[in-house]
Amino acid sequence: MHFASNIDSVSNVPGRPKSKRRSGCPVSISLERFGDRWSLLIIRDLMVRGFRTFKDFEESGEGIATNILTDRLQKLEAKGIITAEPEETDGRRVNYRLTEKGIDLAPVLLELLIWGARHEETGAPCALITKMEKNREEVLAEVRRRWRERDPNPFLPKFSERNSEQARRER
Amino acid sequence: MHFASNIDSVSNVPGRPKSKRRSGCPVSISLERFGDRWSLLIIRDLMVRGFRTFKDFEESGEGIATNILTDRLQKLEAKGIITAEPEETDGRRVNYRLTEKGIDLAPVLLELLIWGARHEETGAPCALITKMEKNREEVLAEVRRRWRERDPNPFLPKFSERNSEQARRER
DNA sequence: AATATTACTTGCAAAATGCAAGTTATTTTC
DNA sequence: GAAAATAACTTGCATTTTGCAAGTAATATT
Repeated sequence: MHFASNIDSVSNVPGRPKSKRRSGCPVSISLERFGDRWSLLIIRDLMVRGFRTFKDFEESGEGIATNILTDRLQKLEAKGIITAEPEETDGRRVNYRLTEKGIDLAPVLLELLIWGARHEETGAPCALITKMEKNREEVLAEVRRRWRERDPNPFLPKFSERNSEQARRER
Repeated sequence: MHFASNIDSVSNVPGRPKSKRRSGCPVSISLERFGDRWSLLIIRDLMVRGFRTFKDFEESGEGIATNILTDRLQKLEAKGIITAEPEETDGRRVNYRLTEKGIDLAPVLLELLIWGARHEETGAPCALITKMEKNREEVLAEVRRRWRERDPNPFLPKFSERNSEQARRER
């Protein structure tokens, strides 16, 4: 299984406008869409934490600045990754939700979760991660079902700073 | 399948030192490791483009600044994601290589590739992406085999700006 | 009508990124 | 052996991004 064709000639492009895409690689393009400091975390919280409103993010304790949060929500909406709907019964509030394009990021987030839990010290219980690793399809199906049915309950908790089991194992 | 326990109480931490981790979530922690603008692209290029040296990155045409490239390579080494070895026959050169921890990011990059190709206009041929989607395990096994055997040939090409097939389909 | 809530906006500071020239160590060329 | 070239950086400064903290406008509650 070999996918590489002849390598394109090297082409530095000095002074190229910043808005122009640097490459046609899907990884680059994906990271252009949500590779900044906060976007994937916002997507995660919409996906698995049950977040819906600006205040949910603001009070999550993760420390995002409100001007940045506003900016990111607007950009994610502009890219079709989330929607923003005014709440019918309270005109002050906006309800944010992942689109089909947004929920399709579930596999990326699942792999980041698994990598992080496997290679770094985290607050995620090992049993939980092992179960998710062994049941990727089911996890993704469940995440998608909850999204489709607008289940407001969080699928994953906010993990605390340090997993004491993992801390003990480290010694 | 429901993983959420009781949500931890909201805890804003004003004035918390920046070096402190914001949460114990593996996704957050992963992004702390390589969530900046360039790190995942460097990992991708080591993984599937056959890159080994500083010059490979510098001449890739992607536009990374040399001070940033130096900084990222050093940080990725410090985090155990890559190694940097002087070349035995030429003391000027350093050979960079993914570690076990680094190659374990292959699933993340594969999912990013698939998402990007599915949802954005890219230079990746549809047939290629479809094949990769249908054969995730084989693709990952092949990427890992090439890494283990230090195969210098690129596994994926540098995709050009726009896939004409995709452009035609867009009309 | 006063107060509180929600989602922002604003001006400015701090941090991160990038440019382009320069440096150091090493190899190649003559 | 000296000069030139190469490889991987370093440096000073400019630009961009992120973040702080106070403020604003619309809307709901009391």
